[in-house]
Formats: sequence, C-alpha cells, structure tokens
Amino acid sequence: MNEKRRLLINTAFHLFYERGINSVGINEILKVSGIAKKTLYANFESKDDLILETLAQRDSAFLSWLGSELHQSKTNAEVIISLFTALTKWFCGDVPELTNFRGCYFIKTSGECSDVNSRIFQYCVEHKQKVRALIAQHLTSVNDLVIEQVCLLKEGAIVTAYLNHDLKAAEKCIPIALKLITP
Amino acid sequence: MNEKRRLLINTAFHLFYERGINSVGINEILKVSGIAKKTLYANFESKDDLILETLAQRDSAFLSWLGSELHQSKTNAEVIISLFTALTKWFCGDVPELTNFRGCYFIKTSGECSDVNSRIFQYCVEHKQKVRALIAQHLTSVNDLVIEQVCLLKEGAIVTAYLNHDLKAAEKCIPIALKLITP
DNA sequence: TAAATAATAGACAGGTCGGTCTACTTGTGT
DNA sequence: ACACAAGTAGACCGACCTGTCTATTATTTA
Repeated sequence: MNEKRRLLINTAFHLFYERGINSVGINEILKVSGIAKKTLYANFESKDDLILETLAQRDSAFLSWLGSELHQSKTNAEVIISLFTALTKWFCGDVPELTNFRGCYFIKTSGECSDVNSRIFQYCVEHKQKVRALIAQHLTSVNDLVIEQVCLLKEGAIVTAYLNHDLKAAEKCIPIALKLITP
Repeated sequence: MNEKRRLLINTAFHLFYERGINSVGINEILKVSGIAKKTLYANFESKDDLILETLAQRDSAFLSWLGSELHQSKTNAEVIISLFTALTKWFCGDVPELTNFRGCYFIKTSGECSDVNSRIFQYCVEHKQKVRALIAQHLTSVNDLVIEQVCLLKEGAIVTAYLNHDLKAAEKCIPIALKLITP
C-alpha cells in the first residue's frame, strides 16, 4: 500500500514539475504510474491532497540535500560558497535526487494558485521559510537583514537560471554574498 | 473592432494574472468582458494567440513604466535607487497602470508552459531581456556582469515580495546594488 | 432605402476534467 | 479451503474545455 502511495507521489511530482499542476490530469498520472483510480482515491482525498504530498516530498528532498551540501562548511564564507556552488550543480543537472532542473517547484506551483490563502500556496511559503532557516542556522553571528539578502540572491539565481538558461547565475552571486558577510 | 480587441486583451490579462493562464477559460473571459465568442475568434487565432497578446501588452506597459521611473536619474547610484524604489511602489500597489501586485506575470506564465520552446515561453524570456537592456541603457560605464547581478537582485526581490509578502524586499537590494556599482 | 459589415447569443462537437462506483482479480492469513 | 483485504479496469457523472457554426440584431455605407 505504502509503495503505491510513494509511486503515485513520485509520478505526480515529475509530471507536475515538468508541466504544471493545472496542466496534468489525474488520469495521466494513473496511466503513467499504472495504478488504478480507486487506489489513488483510497490514498488521497483529492487532487489537491496529492499536490500537497508532492510538495512535502520535494520540500523534504530539497532540505536534506541542501543541508548535506552546507554540512561541513565551517566559516561563513565557506557556507556562502557551498550554497551557491550547490545551486550551480543543481542548475547543471548534477544533482540526481532533485531531477532535471526546471526552476523552483514551489515558485511555479504558487504561481498557479488562484488563492493565496489556500493550503498549497501556504505550503510554498513555508518551504521558503524552512530553507531560509536552514541557511540562517549555518551562518553564525549574522543579522536577519543579511540572511534575507542572501535568500534574495538565491531566489534571483533560481529564476534567472531557469528563464534565461543562465547556468552560471548562482556563481555571479558569490562575490556579492561574500561582501555581505564581511562588511 | 479595435476597441473590442483591446477589451478582450485587458480582461484576459487581468484574469490570467490573477489565476493563471491554465485556470481561466475562454468562456469566462467572454462572460466578464461581455463579448461574443465569434468576435474573439475573429480577432485572435486561438487562446494561445490571446495569451501572447496579453504578454505583449504587459511587456509594453511594464517597460514604459520602468522607463519613466528611470528617466530622470543622472548618476548610476540614482538609477539603482530609482529602480528599487520603483519596484517597492509596485509591490505596495502604488502603480495603478500595473494593477495590484501579483508577482511577475512572465515568471508565472513561463511556469505554466510545458514546452520551453513554445512562443509563450520565448516571449517571457524576451521580456526579461528587454528589461535588462533598459536597465543597462541607463547605467553608464558598467560591465555586463554588474548588470546581470542587478537583474538577479531584481528577480529575487519580485519573487520574495510575492511569496513572502515581503513588501520591503526591493529596499533590501539597494545597499547591495550600490556597492556593485562603486567597487 | 438597400446592401454590407460587425456584433450578438448561444447551440453544438469532441474531448478532458475530478471524482464515484461497480465488477472482477489477485494475494494472504488462518 | 475460505474470508477478507487490496488492487485493477473502466464505465459513468456532471461540469468544463477550445473552437466552429448558425441565426439574429444593430450599425454603417453607398
């Protein structure tokens, strides 16, 4: 049972991430995964519920990946360099557990939400907060403004890498971010 | 005739911007605008064609607004300050010609595209290039890297302002961007 | 005034949407 | 051997999708 559930979440995520949550129908997810509709609705309340689970899976995968990338950085400068070189690896498709880079799943998904008070939109906001907290946790003696500025650069890099096919977007952030932590 | 066309583009843009191009149907656009379906298809080949026209209208509106905001800035520092305070005004809903801030229409729309080679996606890329060119045109004796870094900050500010409801995201970019132009 | 143009309303086609339900086929534990 | 749970296949529902087409009304032009 749990295996079917995981397969459904995985298949749904890949399709949603590639083509958008509103462009992919339930029937296609079933066809690709080879699972019956009844099984899907035994595991998930609705399509929105399934979407939320794909967000949760991606949230977990992204945070654990980023955590491991920042793990052994000692100084603040090392953390900054690790962060943006990790992003570059992601953009270049060198991070298999995040699949081929297609932009930020949470930015894309939140953009398809009509209602900013929906659970889906809220989950996207929470994900960004968690990433911010993870970065903050690795930077010592740095005030909030600087952390927000680093995150700002990060978001800019992700969007630019996707829209402009600029795989070096994150690298361009490194000198800026280094100046931020050593004023 | 041309008036109907403009009303259709305008209505479509507002609905698309609020709820996403894939969540809004042709029939709703017709209902809201009070225009008959036949008239729509006399003016536009397809829904995709209509979407492209809304992108063109937004592209034009955004560029002319930003152009006028940067217009009377003399020094590079003034340009930077004008740019990011203009963004802040936009985020706060103080720019009527851009309607209520809902993030970047082009980032959102590109995120709903399955095909990165589609005309719609390409138009979004071109818009970003035009904005970049406009900013570059106002900054004198600044190399390409710095311009890209300024644009990176701009994209980060837009995304962060939307997702985190952080209306001051653009203000946080000003000190960083000023350092970039005075090394 | 008559003809031509433009716009209207909306039925219709063929398809997909999310979601429910029935009927059938497995596999497993006792 | 039997019951029960879990899964499959897919018909079906009402709603909506894009796009075409007919029939009617209003407006302009000669």
